[in-house]
Amino acid sequence: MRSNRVQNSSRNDLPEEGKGEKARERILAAARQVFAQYPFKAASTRLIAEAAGIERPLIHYYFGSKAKLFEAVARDLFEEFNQAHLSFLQGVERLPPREGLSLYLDRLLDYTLRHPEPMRIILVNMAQIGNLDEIPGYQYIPLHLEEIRHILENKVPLQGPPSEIQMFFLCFNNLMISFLGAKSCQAQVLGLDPEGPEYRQWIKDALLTLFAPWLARLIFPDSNR
Amino acid sequence: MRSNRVQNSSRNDLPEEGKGEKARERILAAARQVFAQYPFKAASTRLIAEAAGIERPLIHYYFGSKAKLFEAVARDLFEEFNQAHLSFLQGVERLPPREGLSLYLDRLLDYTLRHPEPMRIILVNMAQIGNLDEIPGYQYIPLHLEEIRHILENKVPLQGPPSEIQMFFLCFNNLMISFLGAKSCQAQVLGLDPEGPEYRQWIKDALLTLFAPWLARLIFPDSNR
DNA sequence: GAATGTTTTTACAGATTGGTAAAATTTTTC
DNA sequence: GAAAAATTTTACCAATCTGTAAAAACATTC
Repeated sequence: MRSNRVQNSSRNDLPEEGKGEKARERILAAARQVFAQYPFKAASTRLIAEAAGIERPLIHYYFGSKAKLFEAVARDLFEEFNQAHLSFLQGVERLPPREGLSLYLDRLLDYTLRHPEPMRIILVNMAQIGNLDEIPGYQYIPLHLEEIRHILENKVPLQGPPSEIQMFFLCFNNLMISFLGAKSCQAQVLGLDPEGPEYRQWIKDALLTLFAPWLARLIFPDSNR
Repeated sequence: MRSNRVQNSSRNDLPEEGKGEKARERILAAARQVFAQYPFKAASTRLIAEAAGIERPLIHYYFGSKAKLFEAVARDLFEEFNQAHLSFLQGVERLPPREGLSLYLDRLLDYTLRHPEPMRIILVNMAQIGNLDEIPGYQYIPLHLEEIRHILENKVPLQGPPSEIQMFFLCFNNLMISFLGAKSCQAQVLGLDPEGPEYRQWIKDALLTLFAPWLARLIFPDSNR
């Protein structure tokens, strides 16, 4: 009975949320915050339960285990990010490379500064991939990175070799993950306020400085010679 | 009596290591590996003791607490890296920018592939800086990043504005941390073996592609116009 | 309204954790 | 070689962890 509960993740035939569904959503939302703050092992079910305002065994009642909760969180979170990511790219391909990248960055930074969880969850957990005690939910991280790249390739007319496009993407995204996932550390090195507009501007400047020339080469491979 | 033990970290007046000093070194070496594999909280004293081949309370006898052990590990580790880093730069400033960067990268990758702990310890712990339960040893991470930048600035004649040099450095180092600290994840996205020579070459290519043009602009600010 | 299903709460359990204290053992000092 | 110091081992502890089971409470169905 309980296993059906856990697997039943489509809600499109329910007219209104029951109590169970409300509790479930509250746990998911709380877990999202806690998993974004701490690596999986340090993100205790007690912390999640407190943040959700529920009794701890409800986590197991609704999700089966902490690892399955992480999976559910990661699946939802990255799916939302993918959808949002599509919208970041609207109209970008019609602009010159630098302007296009600038617009994309504005949108991406708007989203990720309001929703820091994807970047943080990636950063705090990515190094545990490949460990013996790896949990299944971690695999959403590389899958997500690949998905984002496909979205980008489909929307922006890049002309370089696929391996170079992948390199571009991976470098770009890893810097986003580092700068947004470890804001306190980076901002401390820079002497900035991690939540301030200067730090956001710094990220944008850094990424434009680094990636705009490369993007131009990928869009117009012969015109910069 | 025990607090004197913990604080007594200079050994330059002892003719030969006693048993205690040997045990201490074994704990430090084991802790280095465990702290490089797991975030601080997940790096249990039991794991460290097992890796060191000692009984667990010896950690407290020699170091006082897990957090203090982390501090001792981080201090040693980053100091060693700083010294090694000096040698990576020998002769680099006499080469053209791309060649100099290539040589530096070869040396840096040689070192960090044999000693992955600095990058890993940074990556698995950097996002916890600024958290309420932050431990003092974490502060070695931003301090180390600043120290490395100073070493670089002293050895390589960069002409750009200090803020741009810092940006260059921070972008460069964060990518190294990501690519070396989370090898399994990155290599999975790339479809490579994380310990294979192709992945190492990929890192080098990525960093050269991204940073060689920028480095040239920082060394010869007017000659590329 | 009773029976059934769902949700929540309470209690429990084994395992693990960081740390402490005391006993045992080893080493050093005189 | 006895005493003192250093080191190691053993035993213990409170706290925390994830997870389970049962009881209680609530909601739904007929």
